[in-house]
Amino acid sequence: MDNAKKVILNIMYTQNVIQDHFNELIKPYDLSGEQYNVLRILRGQKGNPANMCVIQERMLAKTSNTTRLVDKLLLKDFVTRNVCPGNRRKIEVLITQKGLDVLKELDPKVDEHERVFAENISPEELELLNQLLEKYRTQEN
Amino acid sequence: MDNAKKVILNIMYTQNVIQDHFNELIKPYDLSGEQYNVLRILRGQKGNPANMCVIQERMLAKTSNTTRLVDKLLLKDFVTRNVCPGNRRKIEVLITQKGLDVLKELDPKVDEHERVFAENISPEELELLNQLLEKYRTQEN
DNA sequence: TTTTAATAGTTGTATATACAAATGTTACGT
DNA sequence: ACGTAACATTTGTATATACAACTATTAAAA
Repeated sequence: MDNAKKVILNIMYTQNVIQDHFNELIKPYDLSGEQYNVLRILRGQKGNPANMCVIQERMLAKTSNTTRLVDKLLLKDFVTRNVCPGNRRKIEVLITQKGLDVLKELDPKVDEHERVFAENISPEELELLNQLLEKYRTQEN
Repeated sequence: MDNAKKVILNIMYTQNVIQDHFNELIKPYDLSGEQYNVLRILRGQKGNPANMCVIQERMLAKTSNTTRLVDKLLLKDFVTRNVCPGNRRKIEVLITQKGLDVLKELDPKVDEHERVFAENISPEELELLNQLLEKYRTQEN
């Protein structure tokens, strides 16, 4: 098989392996991968609330349905949701202490998850892999 | 950010870019990505039918629900589905001429899709990228 | 031969993704 | 002020993924 085809399968498959590994990690915490991402975005706000559209644009997948993700997080008391007083079209979403606690508990496990794969190759190779991926996916025109 | 974190985001994001590009490609053909994959597996059978479990194990994602994917393909007359006479637990799925025709029409577009990204880097880099990805995802122990 | 276990698929439920339509709110043009 | 456009979010529908429960058939054990 030519390398052009191979690299696509390789990227797809590698992403799959990483994601499966990550899903195993968070399974005990009653969180899906996307829910975890939203919590990370909210923690990154450092106390400031985030609007739905801010969450949406920060998510990896240009996902629809921040609404439904936040619904699930609300049910678990990981976030609060309020209408923005200044502009009643907007919604303010804030991570709760409970949400922060779950993230804190997960932090070392996520670090480990990232290390496990990276340790298969040298730091130089890691750097190179990053450069190649960026170059590969960036359309010249 | 350290490269261990970065490479994971990089792989996730690159997979996303590739997949979006591919989805654009097949959108006019009333096929989802997974449905396309199943058709490719069936064409690869070269006239022999495939059981559900064979299709399932060949799919990239260790997906559930070959049943529902095949349901959709049946509705479009891209496949036939029959109980296996030798073992009535099994189902034989075959690609139809209509299914083969759609794949044939898509073939050059898929080739182009693969080329577009590969052309961003040199053949040597492509080879290296493949090697690095394989090494990266393969657990030593 | 009857029970039990293994195999092959299907169905149900929850979550996620993609897209379009609908709702409510604010801003703008006249 | 009124109608229209833009904006922010929600809701609906179809597809896909993950997992568990269920059905049917065949194979193996007692």
